Amino acid sequence: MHHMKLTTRGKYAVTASLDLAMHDENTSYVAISEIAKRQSIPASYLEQLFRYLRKAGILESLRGPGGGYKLTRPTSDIKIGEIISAVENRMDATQCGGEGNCSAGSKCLAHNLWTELNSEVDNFLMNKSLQDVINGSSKIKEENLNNLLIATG
Amino acid sequence: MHHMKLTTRGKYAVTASLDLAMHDENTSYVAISEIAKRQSIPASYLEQLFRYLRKAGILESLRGPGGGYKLTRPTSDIKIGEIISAVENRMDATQCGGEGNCSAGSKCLAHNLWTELNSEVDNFLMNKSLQDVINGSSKIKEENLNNLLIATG
DNA sequence: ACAATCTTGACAAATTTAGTCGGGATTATA
DNA sequence: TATAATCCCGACTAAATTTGTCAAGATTGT
Repeated sequence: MHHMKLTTRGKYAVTASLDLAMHDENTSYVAISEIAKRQSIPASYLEQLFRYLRKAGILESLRGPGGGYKLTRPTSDIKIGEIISAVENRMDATQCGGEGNCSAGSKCLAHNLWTELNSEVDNFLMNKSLQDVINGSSKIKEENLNNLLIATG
Repeated sequence: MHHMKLTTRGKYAVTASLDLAMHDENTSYVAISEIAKRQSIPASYLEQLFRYLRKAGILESLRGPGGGYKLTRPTSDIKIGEIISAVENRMDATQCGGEGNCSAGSKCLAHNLWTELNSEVDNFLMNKSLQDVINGSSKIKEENLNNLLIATG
């Protein structure tokens, strides 16, 4: 559904969401201008990105003085993958979008490889929440992965 | 060292290398024009890409009639990651190139996340050889990964 | 000699990304 | 009600990157 391209769009979106998550008093809204300043992100660009996050149901907003944005769900419920796919156009390692018509109508030699890579990245990003990142993220998982990959590679 | 961006450059390079690997009679050179035709890749573009693969020590060439390219090493020795990093400029999920100065001189909130993602992708691509892909690639590894990620995520 | 092939560097078109801008809508507060 | 703070939206531009093309040269087998 989404994979394999990460530009400043996705990176800004995740960083800004983490900022929100950390300043979460769960009731208050945070203004774009504050986040932009704290995270060194151009405010007008971030504004654009937050539109997508709102449409995707990740953020909600309030206008007027004291307004701003907050997360719609608990920080452990919001996955990094959601955020990225909300703002990155098409993150897919295959050229065919998984259709399998990547080489003159049929599958290119590497088709299955890209599909595998897709689910690799997808699993990673969809199993990691904002809270996980704030907590310093799962060291156990990382170690296990390394061992597994080295052992079987 | 390299991560997180995959364009047609990398995809063409891998597909073409797989083509070479499959037509490998280990002695004969294969002309770019043949590969380009078989894999539906613009020949002049592929020419350009093969320069990088040659510089990286993945391919060797012979000019003149009967000339072309062949792999320098056994297909099980050449990793997909090598090929991609030879032709993709900078494949890195961090913006700072790992320097840790991604947000006004210090680490952005997501820095460690991108570093982790980097090594995820890196492990995947560096542990998979041309031969692995030709063989249909490691199903056991994939299953294990999924289980692991679901269990700990 | 000749044709097939790689080699090189420069160039150009298309696409994508990054970022700006102005005007509008909504809301709290005085 | 006026005002200022804030989100909201669409269009636009500039920069960067990617995707190619091309022409002229260098090697090599026949």
